This record gives sequence, structure tokens and C-alpha cells, in this order.
Amino acid sequence: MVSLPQKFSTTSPSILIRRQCFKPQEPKTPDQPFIPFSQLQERKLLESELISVLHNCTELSQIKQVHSHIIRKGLDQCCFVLTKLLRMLTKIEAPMDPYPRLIFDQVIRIGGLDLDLFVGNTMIDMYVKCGCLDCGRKVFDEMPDRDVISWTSLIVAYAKGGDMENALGLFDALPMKDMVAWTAMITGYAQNSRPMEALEFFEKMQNAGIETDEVTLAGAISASAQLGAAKYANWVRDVAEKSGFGPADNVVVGSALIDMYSKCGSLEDAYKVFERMREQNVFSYSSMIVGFAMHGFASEALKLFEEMLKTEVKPNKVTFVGVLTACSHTGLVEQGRHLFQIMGKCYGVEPSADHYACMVDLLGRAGCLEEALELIRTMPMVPHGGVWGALLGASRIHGNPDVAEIAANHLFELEPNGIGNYILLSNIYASAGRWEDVLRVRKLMRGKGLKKNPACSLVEGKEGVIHEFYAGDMTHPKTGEIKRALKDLLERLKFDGYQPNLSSAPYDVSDEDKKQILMAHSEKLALAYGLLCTDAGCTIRIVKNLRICEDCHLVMCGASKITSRQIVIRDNMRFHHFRDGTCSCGNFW
DNA sequence: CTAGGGTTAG
Repeated sequence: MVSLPQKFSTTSPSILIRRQCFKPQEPKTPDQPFIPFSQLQERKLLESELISVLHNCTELSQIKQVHSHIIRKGLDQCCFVLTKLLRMLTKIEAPMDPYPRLIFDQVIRIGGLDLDLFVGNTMIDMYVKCGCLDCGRKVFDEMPDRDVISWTSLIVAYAKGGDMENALGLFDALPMKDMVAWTAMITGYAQNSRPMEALEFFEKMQNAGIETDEVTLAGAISASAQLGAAKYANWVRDVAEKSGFGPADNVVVGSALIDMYSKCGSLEDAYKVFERMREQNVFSYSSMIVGFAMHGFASEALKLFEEMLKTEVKPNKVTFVGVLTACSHTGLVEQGRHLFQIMGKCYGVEPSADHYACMVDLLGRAGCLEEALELIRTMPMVPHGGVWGALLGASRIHGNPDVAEIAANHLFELEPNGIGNYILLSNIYASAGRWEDVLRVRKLMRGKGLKKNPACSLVEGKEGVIHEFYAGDMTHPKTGEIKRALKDLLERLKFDGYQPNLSSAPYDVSDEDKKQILMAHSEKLALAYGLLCTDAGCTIRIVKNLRICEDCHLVMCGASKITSRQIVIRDNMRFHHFRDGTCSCGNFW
């Protein structure tokens, strides 16, 4: 004998149990018609059929079709199906449409209050993924009950929109903060380039005794990668090991660490992590390849790529960005061209605007500015800032103000506040001696209220103490010694054939003044201090906020030779390893 | 069947 169910329930037991955690009161019983068992079976069948149809929907119109079918069959009372419908809308990133709202209202109407939590959360998520934060917020405000998931969805939405202030406000107001909520804040700060705050949050989270998992760690590791300081890197790694998410066993933590170490300047540590990982995936391979490329070790990057192709792991778009930049930094034009041509056909990765940017960089560096420009013209998508930026950079290397102008004009539109573009163009004009144009660009900058960031270099002294130098900085207590050491060094370099590169001082002043300006560049001060205060044989590590200039690059090369020191400089783009008079970037950066 | 994720260039 089969006993007939008293009422038609559309929710799975797990959902009921979960809901009870938040709503211990007696659930409201909506008026439901009595349905005989045979019909119920039939309904269930229809439901699961519809669910599988929904599962394969890829367009809004298809989903709407299913919806009208649901209404025709009288299944519009079934929250389960409607909720699935909402989820599919989320998945296909339905453009903003009154339609989801309609379904939402329908679900609310038939489901009664005790369905709000689940459907509401689904709605918030859907709106957030559609990019409509206001609608998500509205649902959140309308919900009579919210759980930590509702809050976290919204926190993430604000964080993704760059509004960490509102995210923090919500987080503070959130009564039951769990690991996911904390993680949302940490990754939010990390993704908004606020690594210090991310790490502060990470520390607070530990002090609060909240558990840590691989996702939390990934956020914290990414934050320390941005800081580029070995001190934080090792601390976060310790926490990872202690939480049982060591890089050897966890591929997420492992690949994040590879990236972190290479951004902190220690390619050796990055490679050690890579080698010891038990499992490799596309993230770990790509991070390592990008790491090699970033440090100028192109052949290692390409070798690793070959190795990867022999495994099951399939390259993705980031992998190709890595190998293409590796090619461009070494002038491997033909190999780069070849990879670019076959990446879609052989590996199923169609070139994106980013890959076009790499190719423009590759061709541009090699001096083929016209060909690079032609490639941009044939792009199947609208070129973004990266593409024009690569062209602008190449114009600088080859001193071509005309092509630079074309690139810059596009950039001024795409990135009106990108200060670097103005500076680069103005420097290109300066190198060409076009001082009226320099003044024009400077005026343009001032008109927009943009100010040049002061150049600043950091150098690690004894016992990990960081010393900071600005260009022309005379505030360091050892300024006298530093200047003397620098003068000595330059004298010895001149003996070796060094001539100051005067075009690195883009000002319309006398040659003597230019030499003085160059002498006071922040990375030279940092170098001199590093030489003074660290032991012989010690690698000197400098981090600079702007791009290193030609003259300083020349000096670093020479200094590495005559002092027998290794010098590692991270500028705003990449790493330079100076050793025995040469740089890993091959004088191409 | 609802929340957090690592690698991207000039």
C-alpha cells in the first residue's frame, strides 16, 4: 500500500532542512489543491523533463519558451521549476530584462514567505551577475529573511564594482560572518588593488579564529604578490602550510604561490614550488610560464610550454599571452607569428584582443611599426587600450613620434585618466626634440588635472629594512655618503666607456643639467645605498614604481659588472636581472 | 538547486 502524500511538495529535503535552520517557526501552508498520486507522478516526470530542457537552454528566448510551456501545463505553481529557470537566466547572463522580475514575483506569489530566502538569493545572484547591482540590492531589501548568503552575494557585488566602502559597511553589519564572507572581503580588496587592506583583513580573520581554506589563501596570496614583498610572502605561505593547504598538495595554493614568488622577484622560489607540486594544471603551468616571461627568461618559458603540450593539460588564453610575450621580449618574431597563427586552429584558443596586443608588441619591438598598425586595422574586434599601448611603447623604443601620435590619440579616448600615456608621448616628443609638442601634451595633462606620480625606488637594506628614495631625494640621513658612492661608481663606469644617455632626461635644459637630473634618479640612489649597506656578494633588490629609464638601465648593467653584484629591479612592468654587465630583458623593455 | 577563487599585456 502506498500512502498518498498530504500535499504536493516541490522542494527537496535538503532545502527544507536548510531553511529550517533559519526559520524555526511553523511554515505557512499555502492553499494547495489535492492531487492524486498518479497525476503527481506524471507531474514529477514533466518537471524533470522541463528541468533537463532548461539545462540545455543557451538563450533568453528559449527560456521564455519553456516558461510559456510551464504556464500551459499548469506547472507555474512549481517553485522548483521556476527557480531552476531563474538559475538558467543567471547562467546565460540574461541581459537586464523585466522578465526575471516577472518570474520572481510569480515565485513569491505562489510560494509564500518561506520560499523567499532561496529564491531571493538566487535572484540577487542573477542580478549581480547581470551587472545590475541596484536590482540585487532591491531584492535584498525586500526579503523578509536574509541569511549569510544573501549578505555575501551583495558584498561581492559591491566589491566587484570597486565599491569597497559599501562592501565593508555590509560586512560590518552582517551578524553571522562566516569564512566565505571574510574571504569575499579579502579577495575584494585584492581585486581592487588594495593589498594592504586585504592582508589586514586576512590577519583579523585569523585572530577571530575563523578557519581558512584554499580560496581564502588564494586571495591573501594574490594580495602579497601585489605588494611584492618577501616578508608578507613568507608569512602567508606559513599560514597556508599550517592550515593544511601546502602548495605540494593543493594546486590552487600552489599556482597562486608561483605567481607570488615571481612577482616578489624570486623566480627560484617560484620554480621550487612548481617542481614540488604533485598535480599540475593550466594555472600552475601558465603562472610559471608568465613568471619566466616577466623576468626575461624567454627560452625557459618556451621550453616549459613545450613540456606542457606533452601533458594532458590544455593551454588557455593566459598561457598564450605568456608565450607570446616571451617571444616578443627575445625578438623571436617568427616563432611568435607562428604561435599566433596556429593557436586557434591547433589549440582551440581564438586570439583575443590581449593576444593582438602581444603581437603588436612583438612586431613593434622588432621595428615593424607599420605592420603592427596594419594588424590593428585588421582586428576582428575593437582594439582596447592594451593594443594601442603596445604600439605606443614600440614607438618609444624606435623613436617614432608619428605612430606614437596615432596610438596616443586612441589611448586618450580609451583611458582619459591614464597618466602614463601622456608621459610616454611627451617623452617621445622630447627625444625627438619637438619641445612645442612636449609643452602641448603637458598642458593637456594639466587641463585634465593629472599629475605625474613622483618616481620612487625601494631597496632592501640590512635585515630586511626597506629604504625609500624619491628622485632628487636628499632626505636620507646618509645622503652625503650615497652621493659620493654614486659619483665614484659613475667615474669607474665612464672609464669603462659609459656615456650618460641624455635623452633619458626629457627636459629642455642644458646637457650639464640633464646629467644632474639623471644622477638623481631614484633607482640610482637606491643602488648606491644598496651597494653601501649590504655585504659583498649580496643580491641588490630594488622595486621602482615607474618604468626604469635607459640611462639607469645602462648604469645597472655596468654596475653589475664592475661590482660583481647581481641586481634585481622590478619596475612597474617587469623584472630586470642584471648580471655581469647584461640584463635578462636583453635591453628590450 | 542559492555566497568567496589562483595565471593576462603596454
